[in-house]
Amino acid sequence: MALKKIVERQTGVALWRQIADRIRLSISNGDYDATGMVPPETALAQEFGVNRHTVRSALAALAEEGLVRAVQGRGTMIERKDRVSYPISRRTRFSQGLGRQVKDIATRLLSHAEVPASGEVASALAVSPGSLLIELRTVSSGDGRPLSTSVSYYPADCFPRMAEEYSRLGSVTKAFAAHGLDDYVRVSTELVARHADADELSLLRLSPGAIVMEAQSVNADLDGRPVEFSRTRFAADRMKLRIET
Amino acid sequence: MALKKIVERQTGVALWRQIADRIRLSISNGDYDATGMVPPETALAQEFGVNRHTVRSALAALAEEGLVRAVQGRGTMIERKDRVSYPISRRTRFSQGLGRQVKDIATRLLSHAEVPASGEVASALAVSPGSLLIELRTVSSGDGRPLSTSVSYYPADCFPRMAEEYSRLGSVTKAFAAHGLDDYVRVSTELVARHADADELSLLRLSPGAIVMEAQSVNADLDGRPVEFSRTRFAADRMKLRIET
DNA sequence: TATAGTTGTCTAGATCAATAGACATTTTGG
DNA sequence: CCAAAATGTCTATTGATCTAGACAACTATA
Repeated sequence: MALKKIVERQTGVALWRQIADRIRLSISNGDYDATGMVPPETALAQEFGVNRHTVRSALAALAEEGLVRAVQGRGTMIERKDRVSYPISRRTRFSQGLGRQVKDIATRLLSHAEVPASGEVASALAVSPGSLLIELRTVSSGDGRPLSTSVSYYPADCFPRMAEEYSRLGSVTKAFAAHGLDDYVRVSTELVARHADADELSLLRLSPGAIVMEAQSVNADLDGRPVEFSRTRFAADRMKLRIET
Repeated sequence: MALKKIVERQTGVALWRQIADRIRLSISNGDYDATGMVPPETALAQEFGVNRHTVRSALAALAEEGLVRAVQGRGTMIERKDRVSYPISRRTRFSQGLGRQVKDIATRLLSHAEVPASGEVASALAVSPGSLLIELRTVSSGDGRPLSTSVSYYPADCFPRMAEEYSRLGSVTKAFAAHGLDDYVRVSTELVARHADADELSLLRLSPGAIVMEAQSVNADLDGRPVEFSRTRFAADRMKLRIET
């Protein structure tokens, strides 16, 4: 007899959403790999101790995400189960890290601006508050699925053409090189997980209640002078982070 | 005029819970540090575009968590705003990492057992599948608040008294030392964020919909031989991870 | 070609979430 | 002491969520 998986009521999270989250997790854990299908609705309803209609709402949400596809008479098939692994190391480079896991990596520049350094960013970059920074906002996708969105800051005096070079070359590493900086290393990373806000939901095409992992990181040149501060938010159910110490 | 912060309806996540999550985030971001109080209920209701009763439900949930305390006539005071920072490096040691951030660190041993190595754990520890491992389950708290729960595996032939030594000494590092292993280093860490399951909700005293960060890590002795595989789940809204590369 | 097993659709009722308004109670400050 | 501002409590109503049951439509297979 299968353990009845408890879902909790009256918690502000609808049962169908709790169940959708659990099924999504089971899929990415490979629990259903033997058949490539989600168990029948009646079985899931019994397993979670809810009505079949409630399970159907959960599956409808997962179908909306493109994670499963229901076929009348046959069952509900799993369409996708991958979680892209992203390495964080002293030499973190976005595109290289994803490498062979996704065929098509696309990064879109959402906006760029010159802004004065606020307290937190200024201290991270070791510049005086108020000094000018280039701000870049981007979204990166793998095979058409948004994976992360990022806000990055660069000292405007050292890297005046950052926005232009980035949009021309499509890579931070190359844009740095165009300014004469050939190498840089990660000096700090702080990681937090939280619910996505409205902005992130739309940029990453997530459904409400979804989770983002937010990494605040500082990169520096080989003399230890900070050259980039960035805040990257990863769609948590599409990525895992591999930390290389 | 303050931007109206959008909360989304009919998404399976109750408005009061979305609002509670947003307020919790604002608290830990320090948005209310000037007063040490949450804005008045009527102001929040307007800000989020909902009824005051809905905001009250959100604040009641936060009060239940012990994060705020409402006082009639005065307002709703912030009781706690910390997010403990936990370092992940080549030499990660649990208690040392938390250091001065929490006065009282307590780790409780939930269970211990001898189990055969399953596929994933066996390959991480480089032992043959089915060989015996010591399994320890623990919960760690800081100042009475659960911060993380962990399942760890140790090769039984190398560390036969792991459970006894751990419960006697209260530290993995010391239990290793009692077996003659003086030093060890982190060789890999994989990080994922997801919704907490029923077990984690109760162990970490979280409310449903809460987030855990799960770190799967392997530690090895100085010859590179794996000595520990562990799966630690952190309460995401109480911790941030600082990655030292 | 039946039949069992599955998803799709509909109706009706019960429970939870959110709105709306009114007023009580407590604290703070003029 | 009074008024303003804040939280606490109550009632009523509406819409979303969940349950229950029945049956249709489709697929695979014996």
